[in-house]
Amino acid sequence: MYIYLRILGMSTSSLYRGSLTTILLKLLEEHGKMYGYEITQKVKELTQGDLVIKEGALYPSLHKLEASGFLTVRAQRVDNRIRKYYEITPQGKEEKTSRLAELDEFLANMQRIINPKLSY
Amino acid sequence: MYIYLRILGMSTSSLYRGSLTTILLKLLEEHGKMYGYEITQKVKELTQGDLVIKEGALYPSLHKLEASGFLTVRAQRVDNRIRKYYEITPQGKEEKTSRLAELDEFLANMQRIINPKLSY
DNA sequence: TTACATACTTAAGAATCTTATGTATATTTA
DNA sequence: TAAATATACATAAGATTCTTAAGTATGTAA
Repeated sequence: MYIYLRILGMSTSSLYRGSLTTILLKLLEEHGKMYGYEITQKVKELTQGDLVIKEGALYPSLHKLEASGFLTVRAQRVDNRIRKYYEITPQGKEEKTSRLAELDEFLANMQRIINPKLSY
Repeated sequence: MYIYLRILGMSTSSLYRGSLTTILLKLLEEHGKMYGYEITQKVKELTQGDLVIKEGALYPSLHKLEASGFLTVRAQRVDNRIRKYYEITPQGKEEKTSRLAELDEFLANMQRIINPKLSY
């Protein structure tokens, strides 16, 4: 019998809703090809364990991005296990750019609401 | 027959998902009592029309915050129309503080992912 | 008098996530 | 060596949070 203690955070926040696609496109543009599990570990590392991407969100997202033409996939056997390496397409890079612009807009708007003193 | 042209933005982004509660609590703490319609106009003004809070999202959210004890409500007739003024409670202020902390964490984490050069 | 603005409500459906379950192999630990 | 954990992917069921849409009602401007 195991009891897990959640000391802090662990993406309890619903603010991450809608940001996964942006994160995936940006990571894949930054790091070249990556596979799903690798992405979860990279995000955990970058956020010091604060943001944990669940498989139930990750894999359907990757499939959708691929179906949209934003990613290509290539299966590869490593250590007798299958990895699916994803790579961003030119279309995906365009999408990434517009997603990042949306993120900037979102941040600016939140600042305007939360911190109206500094009129961004 | 009318055709509406959406020139730019209008919160097409799914990034706002999950941020409404934070926005409501912050605005009500900042401006004292406000009513629903007033909130939509205030947000539109602060974001220069970029973020439009829909009634279908706003009113259920206000009801939920009230049911949670974060807001109190008082109906008032003005110009022969009903307005429901909402006010933040001490509990609501606590919730606001923790929501803003979550927002800060979210922003920091997004920076770590999007802009890993600057290790925040 | 028709449209638009103000003001609130709520149901149906969509999008995006969590939880849970399943499959399979490799490695570490008790 | 058996059990637990880590690696690696998939997907269905349910939850949350939103959009769309329809409804009610009054006031004002075109």
